[in-house]
Amino acid sequence: MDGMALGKDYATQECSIARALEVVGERWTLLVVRDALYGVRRYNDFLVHLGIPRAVLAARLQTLTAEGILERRRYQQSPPRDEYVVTERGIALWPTLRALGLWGREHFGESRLRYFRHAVCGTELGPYGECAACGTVVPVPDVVMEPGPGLDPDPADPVSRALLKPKRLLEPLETDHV
Amino acid sequence: MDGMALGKDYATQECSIARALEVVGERWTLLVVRDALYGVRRYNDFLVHLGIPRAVLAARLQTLTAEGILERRRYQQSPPRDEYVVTERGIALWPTLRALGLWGREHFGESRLRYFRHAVCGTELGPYGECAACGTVVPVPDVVMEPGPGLDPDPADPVSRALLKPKRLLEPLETDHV
DNA sequence: TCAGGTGAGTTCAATGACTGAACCATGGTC
DNA sequence: GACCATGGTTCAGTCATTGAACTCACCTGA
Repeated sequence: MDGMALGKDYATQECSIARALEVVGERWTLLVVRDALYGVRRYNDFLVHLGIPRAVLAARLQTLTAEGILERRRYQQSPPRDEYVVTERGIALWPTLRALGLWGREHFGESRLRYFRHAVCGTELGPYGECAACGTVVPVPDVVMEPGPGLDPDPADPVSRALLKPKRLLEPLETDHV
Repeated sequence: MDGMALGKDYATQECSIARALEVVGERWTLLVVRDALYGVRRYNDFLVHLGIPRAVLAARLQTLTAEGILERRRYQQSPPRDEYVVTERGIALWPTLRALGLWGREHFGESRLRYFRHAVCGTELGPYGECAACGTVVPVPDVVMEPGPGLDPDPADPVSRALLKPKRLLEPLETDHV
């Protein structure tokens, strides 16, 4: 509709945080990015996993693609189908999402929902995504996510079910679409 | 109006990130917290610095106080005046804001707007808020914020002007309210 | 051939949130 | 008593979000 970020700009702010929030600060946006990092790639998977209205999902995927956070690409020709894959710019949001999740857990969470570990050594990630054992910041593809005790062991939607298996971040989700 | 987080809940999500976003995910909320960390405490200072509608500011201060992120307290009796001071729970959002700001700067910023340094040694903070020289994560009260070259050197509102002086985070802002 | 299904959307009316401007209430100050 | 500062509330208009229904292209099995 307009040249800029949706009319959702924080006009007077000279601030990188405000700039960032113009891009990813709208409702649902960061949850879409989170799912993309978890390996969700397809419209329908985002839809059922997030419980987001279709129109909003379409709009968010548009914006995120336009901002270079997701990349749309064809994964089959016969019935033409596209998927949305997270880019470097999207992967760079991992520390933000990690920090936000940690804050949410520490201040509002009852029980552990997920564990994040260093794939190489199995050590649980520290607050900044580092591995205490290896002494390095763990690259996103080397993070393994596994379910914690607080997670519903038998969720309704197939995406949540697929996310019960331990898996690496970014690794595409294996749902049973047919 | 209701018992929970404003009707802005992400109903089906079992996720600390979603939980966090229910609390601080609304428009303006994280910018209010940012300002609070920068030392802004008074209704009018938030108002002029953010350019936020009064009604929205009032609502956000309400919610943030209810969620324990800000604390309202009387700072003078004669004409009774309250200020909103950031709590531990609010201070705990610093890593999130730091990560978000860094992402915004690296992917959308043209020039440096602010520098954050370790007050003790003057070293610029690393990506996770750590001091490379001292080898520690810098506690929020020991972070000094100074203006960078990209910042407008003569802003219109008094709050932005007060934020041009190097100052520690959390340290209350000294504006010239008379 | 045709009925039905799937994936990925668009359209639309209803509801809710945000915006800006105007108004109100205290408690000073001159 | 008139005026100002601070910290709000109210309100009408606009914009965003929702959920349900609809579209469209392409398959698949009978």
